[in-house]
Amino acid sequence: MNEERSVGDKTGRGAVRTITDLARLAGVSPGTVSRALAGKSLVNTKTREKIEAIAREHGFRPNQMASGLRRQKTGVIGVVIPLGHDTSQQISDTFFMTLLGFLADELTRHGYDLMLRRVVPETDADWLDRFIGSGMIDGVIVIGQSDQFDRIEDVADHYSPMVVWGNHTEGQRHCVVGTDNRLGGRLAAERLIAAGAQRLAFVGDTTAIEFAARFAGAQDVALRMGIAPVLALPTHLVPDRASAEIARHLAATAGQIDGIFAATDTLAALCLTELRDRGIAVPDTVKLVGFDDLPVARQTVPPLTTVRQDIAAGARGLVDLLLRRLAGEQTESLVLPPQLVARITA
Amino acid sequence: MNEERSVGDKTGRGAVRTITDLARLAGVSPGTVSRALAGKSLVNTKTREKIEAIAREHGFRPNQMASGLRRQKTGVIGVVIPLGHDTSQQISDTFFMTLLGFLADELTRHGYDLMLRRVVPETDADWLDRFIGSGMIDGVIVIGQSDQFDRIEDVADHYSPMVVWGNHTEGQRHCVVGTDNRLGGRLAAERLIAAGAQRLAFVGDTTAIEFAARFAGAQDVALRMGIAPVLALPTHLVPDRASAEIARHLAATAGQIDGIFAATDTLAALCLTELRDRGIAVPDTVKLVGFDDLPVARQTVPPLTTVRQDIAAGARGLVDLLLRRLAGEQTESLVLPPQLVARITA
DNA sequence: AATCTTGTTGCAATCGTTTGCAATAGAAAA
DNA sequence: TTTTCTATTGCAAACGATTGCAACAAGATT
Repeated sequence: MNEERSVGDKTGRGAVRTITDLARLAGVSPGTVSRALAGKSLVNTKTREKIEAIAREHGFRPNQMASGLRRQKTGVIGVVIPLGHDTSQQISDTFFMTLLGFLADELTRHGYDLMLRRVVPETDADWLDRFIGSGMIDGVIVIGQSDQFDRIEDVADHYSPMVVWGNHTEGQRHCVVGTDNRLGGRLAAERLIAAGAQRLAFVGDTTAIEFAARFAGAQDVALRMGIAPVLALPTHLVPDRASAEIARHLAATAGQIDGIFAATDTLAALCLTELRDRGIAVPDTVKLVGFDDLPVARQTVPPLTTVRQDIAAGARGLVDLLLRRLAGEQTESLVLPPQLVARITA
Repeated sequence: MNEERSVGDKTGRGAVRTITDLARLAGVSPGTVSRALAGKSLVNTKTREKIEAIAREHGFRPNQMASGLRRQKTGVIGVVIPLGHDTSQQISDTFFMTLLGFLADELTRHGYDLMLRRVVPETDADWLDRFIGSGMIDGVIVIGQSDQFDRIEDVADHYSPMVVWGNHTEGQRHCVVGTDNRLGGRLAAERLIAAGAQRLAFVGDTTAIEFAARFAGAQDVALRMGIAPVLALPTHLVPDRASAEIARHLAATAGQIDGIFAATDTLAALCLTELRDRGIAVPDTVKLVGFDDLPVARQTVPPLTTVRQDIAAGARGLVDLLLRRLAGEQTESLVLPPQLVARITA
């Protein structure tokens, strides 16, 4: 056969790479070694201890690929971030990245590994099925529906162990965890109005479903309070483009708005900068509310009033639901309540 | 055998899950299907097309675990973030997270998947060997040496496909990619002094090797310029603790320092807040320089003068070197030049 | 017509671990 | 002493894809 073993010989000395090597050393059969290391009770205590000792001594660890193949489960959860709208750009979105960090910890805590994939659905229509069909993952967490709602719905019909971070829509078929964006939007608008604003604008991209819900929430309030409808100011998430777009929006609406609801704290921070550059006082002349309560919200000048999403709770919810689905349960979606964090900008 | 197949039947209809199923449908042997799908040239074009058509029709994808086991390579690169110092806390460090995002894109571009693991070396001495020995990954990228320099060195001796983000030390044996931290420290100190500061302080945790190098660079300059040595103000990275610690430092050193070099932009932003709270004018009374050039650096008031690390270049370097090591090459470390970004705080 | 290519395909072993079933030994019960 | 357990262990067949080698057919060469 003569295949090269090259590159990175994992074991320096003795070469105890397989369970069979170890079995030979211990004078037992591979099956017994497997059972001993798995901690099954049907191995004699003394035998087990001997095997464990040898394993420890040689730093042996069973091959996860082989184990995964045989057991038909890998111990790996896929986490996929679809880069839908705002394609081509590296969206190192702080919110998603923080969520990812918590997810990693939470999955580790439950003994799972995390396989990360960023995909561009536009150039790769097959992104979700390919990940699922790879055989490498036991389940998948999708971070952000982006503009892929329909595709996710399709997959949910025939693949159960999937949980999605995003917006909950009445009657949807996939299991989702997320903040009540519409309520969040209401909280933001109510705060702006309570602070004295009457002519509101929304800064963000309403083709993203989460943002659309936030916008809708704000619109609810405007309608209920009988003030002018909230003005939508389409803005990309990528900082470079966003700055310019916000500047343009502010120029175009000069004097016509006195309250801004930004879809994200990142956008809110940019708004703050642009407002300052134009000499517009915040919160005196224009009130401003963000969303997420990222660390940056506390560091702006003045500090940002914002709608808080509990990221840690979100990560826990995602993992918890996924594990229950892996156990065969059918689970409902989980909608988390947002919370207004009152600081200075509104 | 009677094992349950339960949970998430990946295929709705026809059940073409294995290469053998597909072979039966196509009327050929499994081997031929394998060759056809692998794009090897030794399959008749017509046969290949037929097989590809059936595969497409049934949404078949070969099982990566089986393939990985047989070929002894997985197509997965492990990325591990050791949480060494500042343990117990979720360090969702923006810099590392951004680097991670770029890494994901860069690895994807080369056809690799990314398996993410955060580990706490203190409670898990075996973290690196276990990851490597799992058989799930072809190579590993370690993000940050933390306080694990020695362990990484040990592993490097017998495991080649590993590249580390971090600080380069003379004569080290593991392949590292990173910014020239010492030079960065020099740039920062020079800038502070050029702006008129004479009594410098360093805010950060010098037990982390990267930060120690930044501090040392600043110290170099202080020595060379004949001013007082740079005062080390030990500060954790976690925002909650950091704020309090910085406040304490500022109180303790009131009037004794006129230039602060913060180990990170995040810390610098916190310094800015604390300085403002104490009514200390920046840059008039105290100059301030950060490190990293994260997005936040442009959004503080006043905007932060900082030392830029080219994160995208870092990610490219890490992946490039790792791939060359996977190909059997021995590679040198890569040290990237930092760049001073002059804004307002110094 | 016989031999030699060349191009395709099938066969079967292999990657390393798990696990149902059968075999064995020793202990307990008769 | 014989029989019946019970607790351990070994055997060998999976898991699904890859690949060296051999077999084969059809065309090319002699």
